[in-house]
Amino acid sequence: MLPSLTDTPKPRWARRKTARPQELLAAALDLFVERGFAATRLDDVAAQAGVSKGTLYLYFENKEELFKAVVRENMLPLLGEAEAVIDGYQGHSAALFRDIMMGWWERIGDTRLSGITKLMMAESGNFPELARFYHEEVICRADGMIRRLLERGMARGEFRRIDTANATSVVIAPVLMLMMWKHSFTACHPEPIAPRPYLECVIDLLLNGMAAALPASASPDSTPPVSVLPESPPAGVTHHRNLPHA
Amino acid sequence: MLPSLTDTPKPRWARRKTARPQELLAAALDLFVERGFAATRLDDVAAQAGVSKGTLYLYFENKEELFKAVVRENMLPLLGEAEAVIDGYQGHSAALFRDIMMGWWERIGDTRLSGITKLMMAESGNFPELARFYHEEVICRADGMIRRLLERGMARGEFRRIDTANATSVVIAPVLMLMMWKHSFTACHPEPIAPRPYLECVIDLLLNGMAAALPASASPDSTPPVSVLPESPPAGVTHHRNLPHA
DNA sequence: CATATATTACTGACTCGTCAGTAAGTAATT
DNA sequence: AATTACTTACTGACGAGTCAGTAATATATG
Repeated sequence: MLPSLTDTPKPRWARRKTARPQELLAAALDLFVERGFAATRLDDVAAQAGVSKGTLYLYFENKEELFKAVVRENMLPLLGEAEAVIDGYQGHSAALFRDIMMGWWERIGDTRLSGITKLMMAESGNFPELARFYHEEVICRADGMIRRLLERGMARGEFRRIDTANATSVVIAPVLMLMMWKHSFTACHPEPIAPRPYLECVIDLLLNGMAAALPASASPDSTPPVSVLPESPPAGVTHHRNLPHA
Repeated sequence: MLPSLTDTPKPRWARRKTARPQELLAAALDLFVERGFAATRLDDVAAQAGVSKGTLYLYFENKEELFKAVVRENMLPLLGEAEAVIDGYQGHSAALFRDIMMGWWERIGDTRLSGITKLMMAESGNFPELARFYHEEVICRADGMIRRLLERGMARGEFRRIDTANATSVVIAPVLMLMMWKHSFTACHPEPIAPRPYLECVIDLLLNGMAAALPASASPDSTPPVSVLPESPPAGVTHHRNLPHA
């Protein structure tokens, strides 16, 4: 039986003034991550949010402002949380280092957000204003975080004295690469990199590289390098300890 | 005095059938590196090569074939050379490792070619056919090279036994990142990473991480990690030893 | 409660610029 | 004069941004 034409006439659309921005931002995040900034069509963003393109322009000035809003909504809060963790941490810097690296992966790398990072690395050159924004709001803050973390380790005698500028880059690189890989050749690549073993490998290497001289009693014989992490969890099992829950 | 209209009538253009392809490829490399694949206009490529767009289509089927030709012309020969070096090497694997890393930087990272790598990481998702081509022709070969290098080191007892799949990624990541950085936020970033110190840092860290157990006599005290590279050059001075000259 | 009127969230067809690819025509070379 | 390398002017598709109009809702009034 056909539905009556009178009951619940099913309006063609509904007013949802408060919900729209969130819905549009969610759709935009999806599509920006999937296709990049330039290749994402605002028609598609609007369609995925269940509205027409005109509506999108009621809530966002233009494509770039939409993108900035996506970053502000999704990325910046996470940076704030991570900063709070670093600045309020009590334990050994090596443990903090591990927590930050793994937290980074769990909160960003392993989510759609990694696509934003990849997108910016890929397209910043063609969109200088976005590059400026992202550099200021995200990159500088993330860089500063890692740098403070390294300085903390050195100040407490837990890391050996190293050039923090270079070391910051060396620390950030493997995590960035992991995010890039995830969004570039995964389709082609037969056996994509397993993130956790990869990160364990990186953390172990870097902590060994940065470790302060051990007390004379420790490691008296010349065995192959092994982790000097205090209480390092067994390989393959990672505990996420200290990032606050969102 | 105005030039006579009769002498050397200066033809508006000349036929240069043999030279055109090279000139177009050079222009294409420039612009692809500067703007990426999608954002490069073939009008501009043709203009930079001193011809009109129609001419470009006399020598290349379409935009993607032009790009493939750029890769074939510039990238593949270098891979062949590097493979020859690895397969014919005589000395210690740590020295070979250093040579390959530094050679990679000098031959690709420090040239316009790094832009091709960056471009592919950035846009492979939107151009599956290019991704397939590049993966097959470049990525697989480069991966295989590094893997063979690690296996060589292990077989000769110069590296400790490690999982080559993961280690290959860990080795490649810092070099890739360096190339990405060079082409992403250099405009914004106040103090761009200095490639050589960065690479020295990476090489030192990785070789220490991979080094086989030292003979009992070596390094009896527990000093902070230092390079175990045989004959490692003094920091800041790098010798490029074994890649054949192009 | 029912109806009229005002408000506004939303639509969709439009413009205008861009760019890969084409084809008819022109000028350099043989 | 014949050949062909090259140019110019074109097509067609696409997408960001615009705007006149429309339909859903809120509010006023009987």
